[in-house]
Amino acid sequence: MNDKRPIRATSGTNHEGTSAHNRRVIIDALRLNGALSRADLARATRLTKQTVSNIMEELENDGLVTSRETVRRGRGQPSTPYGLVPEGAFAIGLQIDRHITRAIAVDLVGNVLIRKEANLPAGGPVTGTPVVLQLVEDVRAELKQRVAQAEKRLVGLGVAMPGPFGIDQDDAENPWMMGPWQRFPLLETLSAGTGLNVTLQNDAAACATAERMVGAAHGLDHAVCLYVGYGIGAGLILGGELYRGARSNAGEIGMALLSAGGGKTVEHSASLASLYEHLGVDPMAPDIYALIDERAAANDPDILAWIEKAAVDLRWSVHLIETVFDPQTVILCGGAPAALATRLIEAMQPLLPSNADHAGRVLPRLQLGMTDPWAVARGAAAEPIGHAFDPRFSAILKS
Amino acid sequence: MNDKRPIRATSGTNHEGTSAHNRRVIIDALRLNGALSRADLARATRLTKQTVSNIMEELENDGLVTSRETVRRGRGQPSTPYGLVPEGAFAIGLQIDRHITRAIAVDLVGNVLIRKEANLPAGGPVTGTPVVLQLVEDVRAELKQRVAQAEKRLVGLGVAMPGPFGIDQDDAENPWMMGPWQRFPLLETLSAGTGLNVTLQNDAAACATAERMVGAAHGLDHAVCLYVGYGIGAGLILGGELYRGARSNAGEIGMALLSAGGGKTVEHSASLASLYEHLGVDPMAPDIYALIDERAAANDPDILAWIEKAAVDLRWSVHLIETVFDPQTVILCGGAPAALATRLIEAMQPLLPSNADHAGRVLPRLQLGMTDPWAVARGAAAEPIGHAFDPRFSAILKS
DNA sequence: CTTTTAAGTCAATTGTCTTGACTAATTTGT
DNA sequence: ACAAATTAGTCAAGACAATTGACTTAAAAG
Repeated sequence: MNDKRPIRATSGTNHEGTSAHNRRVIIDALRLNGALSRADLARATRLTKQTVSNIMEELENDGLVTSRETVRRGRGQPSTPYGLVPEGAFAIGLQIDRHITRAIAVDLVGNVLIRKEANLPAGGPVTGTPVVLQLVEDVRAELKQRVAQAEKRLVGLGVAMPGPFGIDQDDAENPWMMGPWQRFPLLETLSAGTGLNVTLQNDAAACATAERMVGAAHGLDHAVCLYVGYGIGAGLILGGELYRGARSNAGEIGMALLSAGGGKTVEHSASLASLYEHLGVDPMAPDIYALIDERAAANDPDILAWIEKAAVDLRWSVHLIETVFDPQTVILCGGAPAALATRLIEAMQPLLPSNADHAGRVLPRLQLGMTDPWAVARGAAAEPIGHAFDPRFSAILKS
Repeated sequence: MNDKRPIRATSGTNHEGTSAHNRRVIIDALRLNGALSRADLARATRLTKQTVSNIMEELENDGLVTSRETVRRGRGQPSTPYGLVPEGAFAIGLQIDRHITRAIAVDLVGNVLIRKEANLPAGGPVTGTPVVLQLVEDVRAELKQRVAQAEKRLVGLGVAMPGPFGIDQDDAENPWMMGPWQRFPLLETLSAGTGLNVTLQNDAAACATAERMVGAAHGLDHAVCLYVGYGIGAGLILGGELYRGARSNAGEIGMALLSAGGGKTVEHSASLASLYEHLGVDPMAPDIYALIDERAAANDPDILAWIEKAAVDLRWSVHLIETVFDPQTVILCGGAPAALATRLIEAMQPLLPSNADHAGRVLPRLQLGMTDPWAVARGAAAEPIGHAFDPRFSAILKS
């Protein structure tokens, strides 16, 4: 009789949901198209001139947009374009990797204002958390000093680290596995330690977030970022939003077995970890990025040999991504040095045939995205900005 | 000066968008939980009692819900549950396959009312379209005859056929490829021929739509249907909605090469096409479904041999799906006879290790979904219903 | 210099959800 | 038996945000 099964339902919405959505739509349009007049915005968003005017006034009061020079476009009253104010919002991005952590501050339009990094001591989160918290505080302090209003316009802290999350692993001994961090209540700890909204994603997802906000995926609804870093992963932009999966582990393509037998994965042959091993260099060397970049640029034969083998598996990865996700484009990105990434893309040509091969393509099947050690941190920082300002279904719902 | 670049933006919303969303949320809650009282609905959707009352009155007037027996649940006034009226809406589903076409009529809650099928003549859409149109008209006529109000409550025609779509293929000679149909302007032709809203999806997506509406994926936000039919595919429920990809070809896992070399795909070993070839039976035999079902149920050694080989590749497919999509569960479904599907699932145990293997799972990693020749048609029919009544981002947008 | 066209504002209106007070029906406790 | 507590549901007024149509402003075209 006492029927206490929980009732499952989507949340309803109300006027505030409507209004919030329309604000986001306008901010998104300005980010995507640059400065636009109220009339342009009204046409693009299908809202009335009056509604747009009201929202623009609000946004201007909130310091998120400003007017620009009026422009004359033929007959009729000249229009006044409005553009986003970079200082309208800030976010901090944090990357936690095996032996290093990086923090970054970005503004509303994705400009990077501050970069700081620190070495992570061995010992996992117990010894690492204080270092990480201090790094975030350093960035925050400098931001506060440089922009008076920054503190109250700080929308959150985005964290990125290698996945997968929530899987029971038997890796306590291997310093290159992140298991202790992945099992640690990082969100809660950082949230308590900073008082900020904290979100967590894996490094491939972070790269995809960055590419969507300011990179090759800007304005695309369907794009996959093939992330080549210490591991391999895919960041998924599906239907205009980052897709996380049920437990934030979607896109872990580097862990996919190449076939039913064997037990090999793409990570075995195409990750930077495999490159370091192939070259016999120490992954912890502080100048490793520059070193690899130089040797790749100089067409070092050892590197070329690795590239040949890696390209085979990466070519298959692109084929798989295209077959399974049907994206508009695939973007190669991550912590690989630019020279290496460029050569990888060259070596991957010609790509394997796939459904992506059709008449009427406008975007290349594979293109180069951000390849720098800070790409993941940038993406981590982009997440809170996108969360606060991008149009999304969940943003219209109540509570 | 004449700056005519198109402006890209998401559409805004208004009061009607709000109202439409809330209606959908309520209908969805009733489908998901069965009959609920106004007070229950208000709690579940976070709307106020009054708002729910207003919407319920509207829905009752529209003939979409009716009140049920009042129930006493402890202290307080007894509540009056409201449930969906099956006759509140109807849709027709159409499956087009190599040599057969099936049409089906369903109601708002997914009951199948009418089933009809016809053989498709060789010659592709030129000779096939009249047959298909006639079949749809037959179903429509019978529906009209059985339910007086059906015609004006018919929300659309959903079509499913094998993908991929829009790819240039060189297959004119092979009667088992659907190229001519896939290149034909089917949507436009059927829309003109019936006057209905027509949508198109591939057969795996259709199965996923059916599983989500009335099957194993009911109420799940992240589920992948591994479709085993004449071909192999995956229907993707991602973030609560069917995911189609940029060109409706997402999930074509059967076309994924098993590795960079070789050129083999899962379809080569695990599709019903491969089974028919293995057994040396004619795929066009009218009783093939019953035949395979019987032989599988009797543990025919030829069938068991095929199952052993197919299970290897399907096991890998499940591993890949779990690694790449991170779903709550994987559902095996499609046109495979029940006895065969059951044995396949058994033969696939134990599954390959993957990220889906973690403490605290509630759903099985792999489960059996709909396996009957009508599953695709059911899914095709479910699409227009879902389009008309499910809460979705695009439903709140203007125009 | 009048007409046409487009940007943008003003004031009144409309549609939808919210609020707070109310009624109705049932169980619990004395 | 009866008052108190609790829950379902309604009523009527109010609040909020988008809409409408008339108006003002400013430029180009004829």
